Amino acid sequence: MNRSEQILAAAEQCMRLKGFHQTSVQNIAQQADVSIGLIYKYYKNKEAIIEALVTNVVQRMITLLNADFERIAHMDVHYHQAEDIVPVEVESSIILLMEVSSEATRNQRIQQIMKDAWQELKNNFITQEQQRHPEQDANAIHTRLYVMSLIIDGIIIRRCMKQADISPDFMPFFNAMVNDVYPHAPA
Amino acid sequence: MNRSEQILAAAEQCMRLKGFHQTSVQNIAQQADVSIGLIYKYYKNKEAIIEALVTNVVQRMITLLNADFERIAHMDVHYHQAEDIVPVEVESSIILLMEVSSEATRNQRIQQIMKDAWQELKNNFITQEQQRHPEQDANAIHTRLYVMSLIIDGIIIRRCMKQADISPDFMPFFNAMVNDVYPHAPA
Amino acid sequence: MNRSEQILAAAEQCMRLKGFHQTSVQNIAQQADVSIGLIYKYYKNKEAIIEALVTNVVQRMITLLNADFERIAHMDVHYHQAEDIVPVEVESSIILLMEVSSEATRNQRIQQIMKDAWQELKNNFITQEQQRHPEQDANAIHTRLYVMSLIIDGIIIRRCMKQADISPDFMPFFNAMVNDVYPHAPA
Amino acid sequence: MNRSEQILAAAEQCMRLKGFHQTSVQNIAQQADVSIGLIYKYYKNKEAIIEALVTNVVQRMITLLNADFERIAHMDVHYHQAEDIVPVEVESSIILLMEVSSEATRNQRIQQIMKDAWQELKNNFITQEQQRHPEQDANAIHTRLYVMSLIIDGIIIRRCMKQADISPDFMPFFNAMVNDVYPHAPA
DNA sequence: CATGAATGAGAATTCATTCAT
DNA sequence: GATGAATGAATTCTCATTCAT
Repeated sequence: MNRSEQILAAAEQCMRLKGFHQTSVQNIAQQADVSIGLIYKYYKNKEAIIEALVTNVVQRMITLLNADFERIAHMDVHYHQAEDIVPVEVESSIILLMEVSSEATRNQRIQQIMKDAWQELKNNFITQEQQRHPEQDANAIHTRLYVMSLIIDGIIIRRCMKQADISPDFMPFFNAMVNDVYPHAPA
Repeated sequence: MNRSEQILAAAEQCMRLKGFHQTSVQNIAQQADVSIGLIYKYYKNKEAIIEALVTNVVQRMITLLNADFERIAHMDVHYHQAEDIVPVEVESSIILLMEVSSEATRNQRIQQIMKDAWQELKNNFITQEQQRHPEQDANAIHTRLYVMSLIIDGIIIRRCMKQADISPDFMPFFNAMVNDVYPHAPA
Repeated sequence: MNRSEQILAAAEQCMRLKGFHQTSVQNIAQQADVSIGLIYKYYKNKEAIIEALVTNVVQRMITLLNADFERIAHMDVHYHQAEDIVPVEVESSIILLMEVSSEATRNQRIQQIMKDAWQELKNNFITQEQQRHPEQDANAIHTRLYVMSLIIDGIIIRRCMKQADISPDFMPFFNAMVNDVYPHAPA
Repeated sequence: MNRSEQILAAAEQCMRLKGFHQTSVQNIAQQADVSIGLIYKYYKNKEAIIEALVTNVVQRMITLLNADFERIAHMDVHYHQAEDIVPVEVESSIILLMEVSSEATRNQRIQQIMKDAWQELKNNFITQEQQRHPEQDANAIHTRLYVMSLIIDGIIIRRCMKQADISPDFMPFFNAMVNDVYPHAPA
């Protein structure tokens, strides 16, 4: 792990705990065990650190979700745990993603990163699905992606915000929904 | 509107735009057109303003969502617009709610406010539903609430974060889902 | 003397000794015996302090030089001391004026302040002279002002830079020159 | 041009534009296209660079002014352009010289460099003049040098600070003055 | 009640200087 | 000789909070 990554990792750790604007460059330097000055060798300013972090987190998210959609599409529909739907790695980044989303409402560049990421995710998903099921049109696939990601977002937010347990009766509904969305999945 | 409310309204306006920690007490004083000193007469510190604001926003949210669930439960299932599902008033507060959620991960008191609110919302909903359909058990109702709020959260987040339009094919799926969740709703 | 003037006076004192950019806001605060924060209540930033100081010094300079030209024009031409030509008050500001001039080469706003001041000085002088000697044209007066100010600038710079004493034989030359420039002055 | 000169040339270029204290060692390294470390091989610290630069500039100035006084002393007194009096090379260094002068008020070593230079200039001039006109005494020559340099300084400062054009009627006065100072010059 | 001047700790950022390679 | 990564003190500026009027 080079210096730049070391600093970014420290920034992520701090910002997960305290948020973007509650984290000082001092904090990051301490966490990364480098001097403040060095941070400015690698990143023009704090803004640039946040941008790099957002890009990084979002890319990891895309990779995870790509794998995730595929997994859901092919797994047995009878889930038993919400954790089956939203993997822990995704969820552990969600706090950062909420920060990112808040930030995106005020910061054009962050907003663009998010839009691009979603576009990429969508394209990947459609390509994959069309390879698997050449008979479907892009629109129908897009809708599936949309529904799935709605649910996933919802679960994530729910868990984070209210830390409520998932209703035990939820799974049958979810299974039915997935069945609607992926009628081809094995019963 | 008394002084205290006037200050809180100013705080909300500022914090919607800039976030909790990017908003200074000076900003709020200017927006509320009162002196800084007066703000400290009504609120112990900035933390107290944020807490009051969170409580306030969350309460308004509960009121809206209470009305909303009832509306969804009884309206014709054939929606045509995502706006039918998530009212604009709810959405306009979502940015604040994301801030709140971020804050909640670091601030025990905020977290408690959120938990209490969700509990209240759930209880209200279950009570209402049981009055309408005495034959259902609380668990099943709870599940319905959960699924609906998942979807709603998902739609909100989606709109805010990625500003993606809702897929045109989404509505049939949504209608089917609502039908599963509210099998008694008029077709 | 109000707060704003108190800060400006402290800034002047510091900047005379250390120059614009070697003077920290901390220094000014200490000298003025106020907190750093208060300085920023009265001046947007350090740049604004410098601008205010320049304007202030230049205005005092104009007042002095206005009086000075008039004095030279009417005094007996047989001077004995360079101090007769350039009053001490003017000279004591010259270090600041050198700073100002350096600054002016990089800072458009400072440059404009200097230009405006010289224009004002010139206009004042021409008006005065024309009242005293209505037969003269503005051009000739302008030339006199120019020659006088050249000499004055030269003396000032000389004294500051090299701290050389004035040549004892200089005065007869100077007298002759003034006589050329002001042929009407009493011999 | 060796390394040391290359660095000094880069320092001069930067400091003409930004001033001594607004120029960073990093700036100089970049301009000179050498590493920061190398600069500290040739110069103990930034102070030493400034001193070397001042010495260098002042020496070039002396050479120019030596030539200049001689030129003025022997040229036809009927000048037409201020540029004839103060050569462009001199003027282009004036911004640096103002910096130097400001610096000299705070820095003993710089002040000494300036004094020594002026002494050298004076001695050279007197030696030259006495060779040309053995009948004159040193005092009278000194006075001439003084008057000439006053005027020259004045013109320079005037042009830099106020960027005022020279009054068109100035030249006859200047010619008359030079005639006073150098009565032996060809008419 | 109401004001806003005043404070000073803390944040972001820069830069002269060192030193291991 | 030559490099440039690394340091951290110093600088500018902000902002929550207090308090005399």
